Amino acid sequence: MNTGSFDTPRSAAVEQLEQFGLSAYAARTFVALVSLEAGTAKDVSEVSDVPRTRVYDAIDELHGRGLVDVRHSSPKEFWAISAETASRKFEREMSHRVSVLTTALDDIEPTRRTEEQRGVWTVDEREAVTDRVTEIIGDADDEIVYMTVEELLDEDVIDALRSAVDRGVRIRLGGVSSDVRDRIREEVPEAETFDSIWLWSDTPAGRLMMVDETRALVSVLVDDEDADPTDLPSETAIWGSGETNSLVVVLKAIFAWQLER
Amino acid sequence: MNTGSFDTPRSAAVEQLEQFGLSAYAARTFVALVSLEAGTAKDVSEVSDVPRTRVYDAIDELHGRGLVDVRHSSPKEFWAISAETASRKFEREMSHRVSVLTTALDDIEPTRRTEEQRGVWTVDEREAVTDRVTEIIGDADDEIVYMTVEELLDEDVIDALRSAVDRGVRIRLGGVSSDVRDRIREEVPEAETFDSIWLWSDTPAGRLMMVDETRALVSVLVDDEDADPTDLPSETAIWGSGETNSLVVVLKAIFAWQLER
DNA sequence: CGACTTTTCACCCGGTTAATCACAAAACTA
DNA sequence: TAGTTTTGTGATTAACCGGGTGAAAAGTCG
Repeated sequence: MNTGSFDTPRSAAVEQLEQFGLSAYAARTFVALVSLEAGTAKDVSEVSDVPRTRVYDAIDELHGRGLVDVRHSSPKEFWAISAETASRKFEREMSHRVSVLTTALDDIEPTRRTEEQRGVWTVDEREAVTDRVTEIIGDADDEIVYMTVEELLDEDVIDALRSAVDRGVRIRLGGVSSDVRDRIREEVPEAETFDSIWLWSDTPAGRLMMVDETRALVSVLVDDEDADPTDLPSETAIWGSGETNSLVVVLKAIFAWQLER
Repeated sequence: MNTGSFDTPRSAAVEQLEQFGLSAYAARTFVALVSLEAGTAKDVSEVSDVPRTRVYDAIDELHGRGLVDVRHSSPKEFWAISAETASRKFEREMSHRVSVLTTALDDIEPTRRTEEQRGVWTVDEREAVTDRVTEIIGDADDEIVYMTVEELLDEDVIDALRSAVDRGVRIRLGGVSSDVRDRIREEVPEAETFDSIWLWSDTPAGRLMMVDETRALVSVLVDDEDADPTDLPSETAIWGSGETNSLVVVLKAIFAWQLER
């Protein structure tokens, strides 16, 4: 979506600072001050391209956040806290925020989330699909059937598979390329493999999984027409849950046939 | 400053989600969906007070972020990822961002930060002052002289003092109330105390410290006139660094006199 | 006392987003 | 099937915020 311009450390830092809620001016001012360590409005303006008259606002913002100290002389001078201190500060703030959010969400969430879902749901973007995959793997009790292409063989997924094995879940890999098979074998030696009439990796495929015969997910890689052709194709998936869920029923049939052979 | 309205878990969650970059609608929609687990635009609109026709945009945003899956039926149905998954997601995102920022800032920062600063710098807000105090304590090589009132006896400061002791730094506490003295004695038994002619804790004081006779900081508690009188008074501090720094010189004189007695 | 520089302040402009409405398509009901 | 309600999309308006600019006030220096 956004081709975040991470060319230089400066813009990377500015980008993150803005994400953390600083205004563009404040972010650029702070970055300038970190490199200068200390300086006047003029100094800051020169290296940051922030209008001189606006440096003061930015400083107010930064001072309020405890990122900059001020020397009340004429001209005023500004001093940035060290990179290490700043990092620790954000680290703390973020972990605090996450914990507040976690508490609040746990509070809000109904105690029992139903496992069954009627219908078929969609997820887009590779990361979100991986999330859903690991979540489903995490819920597995008996058996996981999984097929994937190599590009999507994420470390997270392997971790989830391994911990499933440790819980005593049977893992069956099907129709994967030998590369994928080797890779998983290496990390999760307990995984079984089965042959499939078609090699999943040949098709413009993504992943295909079924867990405990009650949850299923299928994904494909799609090359977005008007997307940057340099970066990886995106992934889009559908999933369903419940004995009678239509996607589950279909996959169960396919796998039953495949697995019998 | 801001009396963040954390009355209810819902608003707390919304607040944090907005901080993490979601629009107000998206935040409220997500919170609603977490409590419903799944629902239609109408359902969401009813519990979240988001105009029904805007729920769809909010969902787009959330779907793009991988927080909500969509069931393409009519009416469309929306499903929120679990509170746990969501928390993990933000946790990850934030720690990633912090690490990017840290790398970038370390890159930008000049290799040697000068210890000496001309003039006297100001810091406002209690948290920022504590940051500066712990930073200065962390740089101590020989000796720390420290006075404080009880309200400002932060866990962070005590930690910093203890680790300074472990480095072989001499700690001297002066003019503190017996409560403060006991508290520190308990946690940092190696700390010495000295008597002062005035009891720092009697005045409308804050903290007063000098490190290695080269760095000094003084703070006071101020009750902001037009501030909420219910919450704690804020703190404002000045500090200076260097043998000849004016604040350092003054404090050195005072302490020399005090410590001799 | 001028000629600066520094600082504050007020304003404009553009983009974003909340908020409302209009309308067509779909689903439901009688 | 016709009529009514529900649902989804798009257009539109209004409010707000932040970036950008310049004028004026305060301070500094020769």
